[in-house]
Amino acid sequence: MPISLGSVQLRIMQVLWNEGGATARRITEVLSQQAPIAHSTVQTLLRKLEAKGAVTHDQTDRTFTFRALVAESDVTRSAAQDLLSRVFQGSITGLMAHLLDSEEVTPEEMKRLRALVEEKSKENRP
Amino acid sequence: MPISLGSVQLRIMQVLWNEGGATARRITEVLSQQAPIAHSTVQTLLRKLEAKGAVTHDQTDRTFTFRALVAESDVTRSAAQDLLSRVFQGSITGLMAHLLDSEEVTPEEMKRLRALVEEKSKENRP
DNA sequence: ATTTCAGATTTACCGTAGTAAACTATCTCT
DNA sequence: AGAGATAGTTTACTACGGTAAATCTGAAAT
Repeated sequence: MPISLGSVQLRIMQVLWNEGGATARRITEVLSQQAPIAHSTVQTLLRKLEAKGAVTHDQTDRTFTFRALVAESDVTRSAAQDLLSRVFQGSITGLMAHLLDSEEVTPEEMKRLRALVEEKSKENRP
Repeated sequence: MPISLGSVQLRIMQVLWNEGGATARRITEVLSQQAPIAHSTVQTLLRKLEAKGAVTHDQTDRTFTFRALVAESDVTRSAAQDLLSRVFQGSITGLMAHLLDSEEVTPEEMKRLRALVEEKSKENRP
């Protein structure tokens, strides 16, 4: 069962992935930098994340420190696969075409991307 | 406001995009090929889609024929952008790396993809 | 004409995400 | 000891997606 996260849940997870572990308070602070969010909202979502096995917590004194139980790569991979299959019927090229058309892609990014594709290209047929 | 669709709603839209227009009955038939779905479910979702301006319908006799009001490219583009920004912080390379790692990519697909990237690469810096 | 069929509409759930106030317990500072 | 801050818990509500039965309504068939 592919763990699926809402958008705020994802942002909470991203804080945990970045920082290794964090208190609810810390997460509230980080998320509030983008848009204000009530501390109790963060706590509620942490509870829900814990209920579905995405995070756990250790306790010191009265404070919980949460950490991720699922790997970032698992979540991002399944999100990407989901989009690919649902929206683009599995066509990576189709997905890429859309992105390259609609996003501003810096020359740097373009270079990295080309290198990546070349790399993988060789890999499959050495 | 970027029109956002649920997964079944998207599949309904895909039928409309493919066929230009379709009755609820027709949509039920197509969707049921993958997994059974009640006709009334399809009708409910068509209603919700119409409520948010994604589709409209013409009537002949007692039967509605629905057609899409939003373009496939708009929906797919915004879905791709959404994933890119939310999950991959805008890094197309990051997204691609995940896909190329986790998906089985046929040599054909790889070739098309390479061609696409080369093309775009030149385009930006002729 | 009465039944049956096939549309569409109404009504009703459930689950999940997000939102957050209200409440309880504890700790700390004066 | 009392006041205030802080942590976590309970409770509550909204919105949306999905699910589908029940119902209404007009057309077709016998």
